[in-house]
Amino acid sequence: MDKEITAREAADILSELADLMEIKGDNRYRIRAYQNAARSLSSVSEELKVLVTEDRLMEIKGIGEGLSATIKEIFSTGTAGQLEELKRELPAGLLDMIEIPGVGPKRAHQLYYQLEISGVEDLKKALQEKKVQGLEGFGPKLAQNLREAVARYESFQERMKINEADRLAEKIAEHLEKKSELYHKYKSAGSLRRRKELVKDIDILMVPADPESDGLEKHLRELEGLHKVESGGSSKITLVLENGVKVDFRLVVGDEFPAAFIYFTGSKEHNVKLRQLAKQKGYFLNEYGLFSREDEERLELNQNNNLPEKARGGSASNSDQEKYAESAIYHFFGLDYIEPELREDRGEIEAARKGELPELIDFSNIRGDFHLHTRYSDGAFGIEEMAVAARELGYEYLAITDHSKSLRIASGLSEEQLKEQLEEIRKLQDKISGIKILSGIEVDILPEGGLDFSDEILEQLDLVIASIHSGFNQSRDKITGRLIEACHNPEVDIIGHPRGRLLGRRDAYQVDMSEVIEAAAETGTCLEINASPSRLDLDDLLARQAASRGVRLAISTDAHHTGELIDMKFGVDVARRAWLEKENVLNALPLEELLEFLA
DNA sequence: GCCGTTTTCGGCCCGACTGTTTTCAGTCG
Repeated sequence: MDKEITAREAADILSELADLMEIKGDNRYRIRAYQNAARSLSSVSEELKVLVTEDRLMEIKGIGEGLSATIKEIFSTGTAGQLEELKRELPAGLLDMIEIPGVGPKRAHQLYYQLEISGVEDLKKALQEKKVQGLEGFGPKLAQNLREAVARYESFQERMKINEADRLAEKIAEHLEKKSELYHKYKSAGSLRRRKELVKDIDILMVPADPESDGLEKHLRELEGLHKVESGGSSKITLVLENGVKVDFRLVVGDEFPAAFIYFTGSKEHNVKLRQLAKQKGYFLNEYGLFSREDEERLELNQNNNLPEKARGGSASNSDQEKYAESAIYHFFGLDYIEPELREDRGEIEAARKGELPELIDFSNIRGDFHLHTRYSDGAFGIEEMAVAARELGYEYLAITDHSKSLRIASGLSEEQLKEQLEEIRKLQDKISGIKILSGIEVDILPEGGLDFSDEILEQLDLVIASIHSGFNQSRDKITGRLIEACHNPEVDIIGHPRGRLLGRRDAYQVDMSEVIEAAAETGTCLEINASPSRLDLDDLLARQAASRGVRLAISTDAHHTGELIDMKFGVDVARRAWLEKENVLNALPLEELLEFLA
């Protein structure tokens, strides 16, 4: 189990290679081929090792002879000769530099070769010393914009967590509602609508009441927390907030809305695929509609006829009206309606063509929560309060899973305290109706392997989650081994937050998730999608990989407070992005079937 | 570099906006 390159890591290396090729000024279609290959590779569910040894890389779309060889090289050596060569030629700092809005590959190239600027720090200095202005194509305004962009980059490198983005979008919505006469409707789009775990900027699509009026822009200038209006045209307004977040407004007229909604929801890669399809059929697709290439006439799509079956089904996340609007366009291409969470060019277009899209799980399918804490360990409420709050969400069951004794920092339970808790649950169950309280534990996987409680203790409980809370710096082999061993313990039902990451604060520990997924599949152990917006662990890609190997996922909140039980919706977002159906999810089971499973 | 319900060679998505320019390149989504 030596450090082995996964498909995702190989994909990252190809992306880096593509970025450097772009700065170097390589052929743009060659660069695109590398980017396409990286994207396909990042979402394959098979192990890279298998694909390499069986020589099947070329079965992946976008990977031909050349890239197959490069990927094999990456697999066996950990890098590519081309990449090493480019790294010798171009300093690594240039990769950071193209992260700055306004600096792309061309300008990075120019800055490096003409002023020897090889990173963000150099750029900042050169801007201060006004050296940049002299370059061809660099005027005083661009220099000023770059100065501001560098300052923002330094203060705000992180993306927002999805709950933060939701809050911000709500704040903007409140501001808009104050002057509802300015627009007919608006919808948030972009990665927020696709429910990505981290969001860079807020995208809002709007049909203004009067496209000629500057009333909207004026109103937006009064938004609380606004830093400045970065750009404003007749169809786009971009705001920058004090916290560095950009808010893009896209303005369209009513009948442009469906095409604009697809365009502005993205992803970019998904849009590119759709436009390729349009082109093949003799049309072109842009944000204003679908047009014939011959006469450039806009195609009027009847939005209510001949919808594919799945588009008629209800969904909590999209109103039928919007769905119909977008559906007409998808249907024109012979595709079923594609939910926003799937629009990442990870095979959804091919599946939609074959009518093989998943029937995505929905919050209404969730019947309980398995992972929550009470005052027995580090939670803020008692068992009864958590149970009542869970019942209010319409759940059939919840499991009480406090920490085990080794986790002193979270006042983990001793064997005696666990027994007391069991007793309280029994008594409470007689008193409270309408929800089943399962007894459980989040038992620590100890640094040297093994669990914090004996099997004799664990077998008295309804449900056991095993999690790692210590030894994060151990080797990849060691941590992978601890998790695999936990899977093989018959008392363990679920592996909690399998990668141990805290978004923006702590990286995942080193672990070979492919091996853990295989162990989970073999032993019938579930893997958690931890719904806390700070974790969202497993992520969409790994959850999808796990489900494709037959592993059931448990979506749980890890709530320490009654108010956190609703975080479940963020976990469902991940599950939807992972293509999960309710059959893939443990807590979509009715109580009876769940108890059978646990037994 | 990849790919083919037109193609094994000649294509490879589309548009807005800014700042720099006198017609467009660069960047972004």
